[in-house]
Amino acid sequence: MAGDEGTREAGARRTREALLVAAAEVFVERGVQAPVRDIAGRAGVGVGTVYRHFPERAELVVAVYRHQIDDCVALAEELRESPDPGEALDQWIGAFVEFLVTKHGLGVALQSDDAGLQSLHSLMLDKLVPACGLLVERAVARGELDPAVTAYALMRAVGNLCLLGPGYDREDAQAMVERLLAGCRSTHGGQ
Amino acid sequence: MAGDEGTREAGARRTREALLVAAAEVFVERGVQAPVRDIAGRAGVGVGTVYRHFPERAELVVAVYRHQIDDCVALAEELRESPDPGEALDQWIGAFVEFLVTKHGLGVALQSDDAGLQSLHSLMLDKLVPACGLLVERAVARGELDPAVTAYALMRAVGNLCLLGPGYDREDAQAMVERLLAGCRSTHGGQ
DNA sequence: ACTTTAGCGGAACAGTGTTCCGCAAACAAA
DNA sequence: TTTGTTTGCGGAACACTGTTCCGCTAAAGT
Repeated sequence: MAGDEGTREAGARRTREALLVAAAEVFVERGVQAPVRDIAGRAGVGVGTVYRHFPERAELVVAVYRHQIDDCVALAEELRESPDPGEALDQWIGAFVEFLVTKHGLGVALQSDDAGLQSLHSLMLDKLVPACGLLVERAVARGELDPAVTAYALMRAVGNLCLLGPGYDREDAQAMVERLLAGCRSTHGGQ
Repeated sequence: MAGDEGTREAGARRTREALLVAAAEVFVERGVQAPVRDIAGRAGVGVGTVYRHFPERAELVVAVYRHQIDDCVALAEELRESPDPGEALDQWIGAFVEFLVTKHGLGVALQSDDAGLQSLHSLMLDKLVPACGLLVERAVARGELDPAVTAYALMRAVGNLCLLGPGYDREDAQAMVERLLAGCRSTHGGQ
């Protein structure tokens, strides 16, 4: 049961939690590419312990962002009953952007072609894309979105637009995403 | 003069050229993050020689892309007399996208916050932004572009949209850039 | 002819991710 | 309890990066 405070297994679970907390902190402070040793140090454990719980560095990254991704999915499910699909999509993308821009590590991680971060990629494919896809479909059905837009490409593009840098900050990213969305609405004009 | 075939200086210039050629090849084959040793090997020199000519790895990257950036600037200057500024901007952005997508290393390099690649960044600031800025200004003057759009943010956004990955290829990037541009045109509609 | 110096190659150093191995403590068996 | 087994742990060790350093050769200078 849940009261196994002193057992070996409980201890392991505690260090795992400590690692997740430490990693999340270090990621926001120094980015996703922060050294494993720093994370281990912050959690007060040795590097070996990190690899015991997360065989690859990338798995730790994925674990850190997983529940945050789940939050995005949850929001999409809330919005999926909305009477105004276009507005719902806007809202959701807005939240997604907020998320990407705040935990600025995720944007980099999503873009990275690191083979290990593939799992994060497929996590997005498995969860985020279907969730977003529903909103997209409904918007398309109402004629509020160009049918050629796929949920995947859209999310990918939004993710890329949220990669910040010197002279290109949060507001710029938000503005550009808005413009992109405007361009994704059904083309009134020709061709 | 130019006929110093056997001099020491001429030899140095030759190895420098060989390095640039080798680096360009390696960059398209394996990306900008390819190991220095591979480049040295391809050029048939030792690593020390690479660092003699390019004190930091990043300087080599900059040198490789510099003249390709110059090509983009030249195109912008050609187009700046065009009677249709909106069309001209479209054409130029199209060429820029083609460029980014082909030498796919540059996109990564431009996005990277690597301190050393700052010089590439400022190269873009110094040359590309003014060149593009002219086209943007003219398009704005004709009312074909939202005045709130700055050349820098636009190029930055386009650069980000051109970061490819599995399931997000050249065509996706091109389509998304077109949509972004559509969203940058003067907002007919409300707010 | 002798000295100086530019250009070069590659060993050596430093910082990453990752693996390996010995150890101590919790558990299982006797 | 005593003995053996397993789990979780720490940190040294390894492989692969960028980068520096140093000795060597041959051209340039005297």
